[in-house]
Amino acid sequence: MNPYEIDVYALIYDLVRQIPEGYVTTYGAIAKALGDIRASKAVGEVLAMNPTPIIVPCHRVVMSDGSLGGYTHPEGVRKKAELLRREGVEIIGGKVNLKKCFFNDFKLKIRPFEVFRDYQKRISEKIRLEDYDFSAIVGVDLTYNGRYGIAAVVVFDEKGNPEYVRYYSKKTLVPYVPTYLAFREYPIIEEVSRDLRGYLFFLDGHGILHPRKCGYASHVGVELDTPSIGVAKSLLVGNIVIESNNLAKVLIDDEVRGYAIYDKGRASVYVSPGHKITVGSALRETMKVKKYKIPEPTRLAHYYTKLGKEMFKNRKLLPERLLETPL
DNA sequence: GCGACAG
DNA sequence: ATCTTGTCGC
Repeated sequence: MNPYEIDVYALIYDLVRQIPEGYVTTYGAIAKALGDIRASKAVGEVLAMNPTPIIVPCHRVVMSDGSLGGYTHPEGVRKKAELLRREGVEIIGGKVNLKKCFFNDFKLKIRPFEVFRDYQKRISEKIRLEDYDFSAIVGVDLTYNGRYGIAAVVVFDEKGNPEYVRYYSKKTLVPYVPTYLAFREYPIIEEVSRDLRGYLFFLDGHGILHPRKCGYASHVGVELDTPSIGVAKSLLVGNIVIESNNLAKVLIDDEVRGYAIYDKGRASVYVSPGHKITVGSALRETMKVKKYKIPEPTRLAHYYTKLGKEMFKNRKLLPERLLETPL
């Protein structure tokens, strides 16, 4: 089972089509069917993008307490209530009675988040936390336009100067769900990053500072077999242990998984090794390229991501077509 | 009431 | 991440 071929958006729309007229389900019930209750917010986001309302009856998905939740329609949630009433679902005090009309008999062949967790376990077993040589540095970042991800990959030369930027866009199959970021973003950067094996990758997210020791930066590092570092703006898991004015260790089970760098008494970024680098070297390499709050590789990539998005909108950047510009 | 999660 | 108004500082 190739995890990168699983279309979670399509699975969600398929599940919603199974809800019969006169019944409702909840965002959480769909998330559980997909294999992780934590995906419930993402279910709501995916339904808000429903390309075929009524055909995919997303008005039949409500909150776990029976309240209606939202509805992306000019008339808003009033339309959701009208559709449900027309189908015979009673709404009293703004709530449906889930005891009477709760549908949970979903049929599905795969639970994507179970597949993803199994895959993360396999990836985490391949992580090497020793220092390997690298030729130069690469910074990666993504932005989104609907379901299309737009990646900017900034490649530096041996002296540390930005040399060129690559742009690439592709439709994403997976919504953002905490702890599964790599399944959303890796397929978009895979093709433009393959030939950069041997570079040190800076990625926007955590490395081993992850509940299953398999964050985005580790995932990318292992898949591309290249050194990688995760630099995140906020913490996903871990306990902070202050070391000095501007540094703290981040521990999981008494193990140092990364560092928090502080600027003026405030955490600026969290650094953790992805693959083929030690936790100490990840910190040192990050400090070397940190001029502002965000280290230069990902800071520049983030800047170019905005240009990439404009080009995407203007049809100068087409889906699954590589664009490269010298800097 | 508590806890609350990268992008 | 995105959206969107408002404010601060160069």
